[in-house]
Amino acid sequence: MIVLLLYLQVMNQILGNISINVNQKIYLKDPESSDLGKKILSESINMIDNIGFDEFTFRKLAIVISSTEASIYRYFENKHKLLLYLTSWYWAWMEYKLVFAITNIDCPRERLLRSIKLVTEKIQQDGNIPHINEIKLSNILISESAKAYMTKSVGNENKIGAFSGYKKLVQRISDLIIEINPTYKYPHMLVSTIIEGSHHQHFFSDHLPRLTDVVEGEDAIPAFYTQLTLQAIDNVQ
Amino acid sequence: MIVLLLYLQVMNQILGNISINVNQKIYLKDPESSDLGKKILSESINMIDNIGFDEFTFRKLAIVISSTEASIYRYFENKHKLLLYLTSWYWAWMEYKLVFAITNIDCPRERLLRSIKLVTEKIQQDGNIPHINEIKLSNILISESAKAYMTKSVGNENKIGAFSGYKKLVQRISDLIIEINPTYKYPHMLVSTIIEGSHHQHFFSDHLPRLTDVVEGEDAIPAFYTQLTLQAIDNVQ
DNA sequence: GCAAATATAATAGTAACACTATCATTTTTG
DNA sequence: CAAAAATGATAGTGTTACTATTATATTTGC
Repeated sequence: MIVLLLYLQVMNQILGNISINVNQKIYLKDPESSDLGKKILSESINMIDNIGFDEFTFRKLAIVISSTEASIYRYFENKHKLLLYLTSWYWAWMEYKLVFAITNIDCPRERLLRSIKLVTEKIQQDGNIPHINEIKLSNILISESAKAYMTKSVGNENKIGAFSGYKKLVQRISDLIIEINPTYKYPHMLVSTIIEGSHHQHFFSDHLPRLTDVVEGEDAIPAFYTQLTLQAIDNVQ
Repeated sequence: MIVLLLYLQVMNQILGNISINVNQKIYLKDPESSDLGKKILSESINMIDNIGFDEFTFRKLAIVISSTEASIYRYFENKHKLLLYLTSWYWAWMEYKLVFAITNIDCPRERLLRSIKLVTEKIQQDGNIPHINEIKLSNILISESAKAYMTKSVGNENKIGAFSGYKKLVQRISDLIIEINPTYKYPHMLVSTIIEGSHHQHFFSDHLPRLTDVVEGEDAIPAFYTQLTLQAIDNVQ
């Protein structure tokens, strides 16, 4: 427990000096560059977490940050682009956490295990980036991220690099798998199945429990995906 | 090949005499009960497949079926309920296909393999229900089904039974798993991971191929999930 | 075959949403 | 302190998501 707290403190201190970079083509004006921009980020995270992305509007957001719709539109073309920003931020942040979690770990299997744990377990601890609540942001990823990429505009948004953070993370973990088993045929499928799947399972455990096997007090979701992964890569047929 | 065609003919003949039942609480008036209702179903499937659910509106639908918004509202409260109807219909149809596919197959493992194949492979063949194009409907399930249940109203809709078809299908396949390995801890998680995962992989292979490992001409998606399942249930630790 | 019941069409209207435009005011910067 | 940039205030347009009303078909029971 003390080790965990120390680790989080170290993380937070380092995070205090770094910043997560999001593809410039997603926004009109960098929200990290001003107080208003940061308020847009922090309050949109609160609001989307509270009322859901469908009910969220720039008008409602303008009221709670005591600003105007027109001002918000100077940062983001529309609410969909704002969601893309939040998801990109999240994946860049996860990649950072991943690199941090496996640095100096020599054993490839241990590196993979730590990676799976990181992407499948629920975010419980907020970092120290004042305008981003990572717990709420991770809830948004669980409930709303499909709305970010399951659109007819996915091709155009992919072209401007809106999903590169997600793809980089998948690639990193796929590389770990290939390091352990160079003959494994489906590393990307396995990793994207784990990431998307664990989001679904978190959602199901809260709202459609018949679709899951989550037991109170157990870490069933990371345990299930860890087991699945090890069985997949250890048994080459 | 001839066996496949015969099978499909038999299927279609039987489907000609049955009808898929959708929970009555999802609609205001049964769309199967009138010509207008059937037109609403068939054209909404075409339109959602074409322009996506976000761009789809009752006004646009009214124009192409030469009717009015008000008339459509007599069948469905709103477009979200229509999407729930289509997804419920799909899961009921899949359950029917599942029962048909494993009837008279004695070997439990073979029953499971056929089930996995059914839920993970792409629908290629349209049935003979004139107002439902199953290929287009399955595309809608792939691209839009998350919008049906990842909402703030999921709890209420779950109460009225809007997802019971999906849950029944998951339960059926979970039962097959438990029949083969009664000690397996995560049957529901495994099945919902397979179903949601294969939808994602079909979408990714078309739009975000870096997240998958689909190879032209190979049935990578069913192969991957079949392998994953067998490894999961055969290796009890 | 006709009256009654029901379904659909036609039309209109409201509140909210998704923006865009313009201009005034405040804040920042050189 | 002047110029530039950011923000606020206000207004306006077209669309969406409905609801209401009344007229016209169509179906059904007798």
